[in-house]
Amino acid sequence: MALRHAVLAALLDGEYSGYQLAKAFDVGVANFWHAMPQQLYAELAKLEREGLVTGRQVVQETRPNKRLFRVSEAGFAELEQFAAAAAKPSFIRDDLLVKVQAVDRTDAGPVIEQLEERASAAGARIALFTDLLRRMRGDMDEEEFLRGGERIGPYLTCLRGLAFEEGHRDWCRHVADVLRERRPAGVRR
Amino acid sequence: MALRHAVLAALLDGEYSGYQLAKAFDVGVANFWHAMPQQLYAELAKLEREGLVTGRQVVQETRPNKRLFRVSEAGFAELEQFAAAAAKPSFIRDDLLVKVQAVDRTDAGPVIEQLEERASAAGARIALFTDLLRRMRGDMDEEEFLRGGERIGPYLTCLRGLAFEEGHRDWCRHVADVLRERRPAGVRR
DNA sequence: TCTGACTACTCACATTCTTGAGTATCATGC
DNA sequence: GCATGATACTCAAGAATGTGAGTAGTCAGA
Repeated sequence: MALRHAVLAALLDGEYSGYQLAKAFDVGVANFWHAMPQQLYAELAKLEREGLVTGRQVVQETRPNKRLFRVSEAGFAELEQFAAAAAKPSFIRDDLLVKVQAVDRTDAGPVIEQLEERASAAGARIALFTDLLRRMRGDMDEEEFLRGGERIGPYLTCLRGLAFEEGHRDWCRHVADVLRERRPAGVRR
Repeated sequence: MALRHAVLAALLDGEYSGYQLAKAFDVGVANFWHAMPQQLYAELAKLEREGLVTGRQVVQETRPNKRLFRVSEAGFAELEQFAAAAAKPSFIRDDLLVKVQAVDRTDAGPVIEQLEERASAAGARIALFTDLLRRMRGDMDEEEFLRGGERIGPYLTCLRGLAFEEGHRDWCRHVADVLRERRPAGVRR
């Protein structure tokens, strides 16, 4: 029962179709949850059956029809309850960290490559988030926006996403450097 | 097939029983993977059936007997292959972030409390990791250890864990401050 | 005119993770 | 002398997640 609240939280900013939601889950929402489209469609159907969201059909001419969803009163109540309940602790779960843990006993070459890929992927997300944050706060500066802005939830989670990606990028670079320096000069691949 | 590699990586440092492994997964190993004891016992059994680890019975007098496991040759080969394969991207998944995303539409009180709990839990882990790192590098300084140390994998993942917890703690504190300042002076709980 | 990408969604299966309960012995402290 | 907690592990059921394939129309560019 965790994806359901992520979906409700994502739907707070307006109506979305399953498809649009899937897009959102690829960018901003990925800061706090990640899911594949199929999961989202299934969850939306479930939420609708339980009355936590309401959907309406939108007929389109040049494109397939779509269904837009919004959070219902019951949905808001559910979110309220969720926010008040104790949160489970969060954990990192990352293949790449497992590889680094074992790197003393495996070939470091491919791991170094993956660290570099990760670092540059993190860099791309950093640029994206920086931009997103700028757009969210408009012409205010950050302090002013956080004091008086209307919708600061997404801004705050995006800040965490940004910091996470920065930490991740820096760590990846550092580890790649360390591993490269430890390899005997002749060893490549 | 992800827990299996985390278990193999955790077993690199010596022989462990399922019970000991569960302990390890509560502290250091939690930097890169998290699992409950039952999962570990199940995974160890599976790894043994497939020949990736070998177990041996240790008879104890004052305590229940235990089975200690070590990584087999086939296990090392499996890890090698895993390290060379492409890593999946990693994602944050955190209840508390979902709550913050929705905080404009819910009562901020309980969320602030949870943020503070998290911040102090993160503080405890920071102390633990700082200490762990110190013990791992012994009397060397960090740079020296990373250049010449024998087993730097766990050190590097612990560095990531430390940075993650620091980022998490700072973010929790900052968000709690922001939310507290936005609440009308009279509103408590 | 064909190719590939985008919109929009569905079905089915497999794996993984979580939850809750249970067994049994020993050591520690009140 | 009794409760608590540590060691050491098992079983079962269900919820959550991930994987892979498929449908079907539109649009832009080579």
